[in-house]
Amino acid sequence: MTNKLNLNNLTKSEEDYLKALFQLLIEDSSVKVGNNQLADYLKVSPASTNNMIKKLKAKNYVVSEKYGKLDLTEEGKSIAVRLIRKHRLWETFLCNYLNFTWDEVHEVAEQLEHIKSKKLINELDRFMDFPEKDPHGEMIPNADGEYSILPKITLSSLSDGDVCQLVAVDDGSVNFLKYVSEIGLALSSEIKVLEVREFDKSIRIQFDNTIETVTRKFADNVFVKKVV
Amino acid sequence: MTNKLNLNNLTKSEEDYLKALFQLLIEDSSVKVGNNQLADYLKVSPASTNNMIKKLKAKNYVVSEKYGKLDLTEEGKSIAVRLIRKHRLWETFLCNYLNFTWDEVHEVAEQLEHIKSKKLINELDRFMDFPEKDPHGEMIPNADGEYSILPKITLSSLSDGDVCQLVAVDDGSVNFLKYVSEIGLALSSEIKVLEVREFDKSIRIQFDNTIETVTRKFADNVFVKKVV
DNA sequence: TAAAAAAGTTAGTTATGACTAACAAATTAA
DNA sequence: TTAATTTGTTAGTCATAACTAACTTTTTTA
Ligand SMILES: [Mn+2]
Ligand SMILES: [Mn+2]
Ligand SMILES: [Mn+2]
Ligand SMILES: [Mn+2]
Repeated sequence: MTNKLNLNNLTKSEEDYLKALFQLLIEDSSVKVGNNQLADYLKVSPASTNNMIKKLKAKNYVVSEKYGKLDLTEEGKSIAVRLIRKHRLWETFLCNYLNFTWDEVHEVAEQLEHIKSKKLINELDRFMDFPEKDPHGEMIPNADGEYSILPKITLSSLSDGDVCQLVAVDDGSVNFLKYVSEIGLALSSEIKVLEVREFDKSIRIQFDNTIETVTRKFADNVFVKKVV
Repeated sequence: MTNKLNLNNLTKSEEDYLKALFQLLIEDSSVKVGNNQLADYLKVSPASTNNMIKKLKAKNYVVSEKYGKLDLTEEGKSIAVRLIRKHRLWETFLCNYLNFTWDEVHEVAEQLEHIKSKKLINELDRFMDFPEKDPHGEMIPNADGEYSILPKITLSSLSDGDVCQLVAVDDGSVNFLKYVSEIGLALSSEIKVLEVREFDKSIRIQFDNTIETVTRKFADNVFVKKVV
């Protein structure tokens, strides 16, 4: 018999590394994730990630060969998903009950996701009547770690004439989120791509009788579902 | 002009030490608190507290002379009160909204009290409509750190024939709190002291047509207000 | 008031998780 | 296919916060 659940006893740092690796891996499961990439993502030195990866390998959360790419074990994935569940439930709570705006929740959720109490998070889930999505449109895993992958592509991947619906946004940048709200975009907005300009990849879009030009960088952080 | 608010930037440990010292000091403001007493309370070695006290003195949260007793500066008190506010508000939230029992809340609140977000705690306060007391009967400081001291003495300090009302309980021990509920006591229970037995200081009490004998240790953790 | 006990301090060690600098392996470009 | 670049690893340092063991000061007790 394998360990029931040795899923506790992880430090905040260990949890953060596992979550980061998980997020890098699902961004594009075909592309491998290396040590330096993880270091970049977490804004620490490659030496730090190297060291932590050693520890996580010893604990059987990560697998990799020397000089090879990184991967998570099932156990490692499970911990990452649980963190993401907590993060998104807290963001939802802050937005829907405590008057936080969608650009304010991420930072606080980064702290709250490390609170250790199964009951706390499951009761919070029940209190909110089991929400499916967080304020940025991302799916919330259930208590068993299950969640549907929402079909999303970036706005930047579309072409002239495409029509799409905004399904989610990257929640990492406060400035970006404020910007999205300010120009009038929100979850479910229907967006028509008028023109992708070759010169600088900027995109002219139309939504709700508004026409705006957004940069490639902006469009990289907007996730959509094609309609036409 | 003094520092606006350098009240952030404290580690979880520093916060815990300040809160512990504050709680030891108000238990009996006349009695001085020493290094070893603080170590006992926090369940760390005297060397650890000595070291941390040095740091807190350097940061002007604590004052003491070499080989002398410890005291908090106004700044130090302010941080401690803020922690207590957060602790009690979270306990209240867990009990009143998330189906926690009063013996389950303390451990989780010990984690939640260290979350850094002014907005979070003030919105939580508003969401619950500014509760005055926590699940154990303790007063909750307001956003300015103000709170009334509720007049409390321990049940163990009473004598034969005294009648009192249960106003609060120490929230540190899960077993104690379960025990209190099990025998049928709750906040506001009216208790009559039938007899304090000399031999072992056990106390025979009556409440709600129940007669029970409780130990001195039990009675030390029950706070009451005299009625007769 | 001198010895014993208690309280407080210091020194030295450990673990975690950062860092930089130097080095080795793998990949890419010339 | 060699050289340059990128990627990954190791060694050594630092800060935090714990520990034990030894020592000093203060307080208590005989
Ligand atoms: Mn987030
Ligand atoms: Mn989110
Ligand atoms: Mn408590
Ligand atoms: Mn309490």
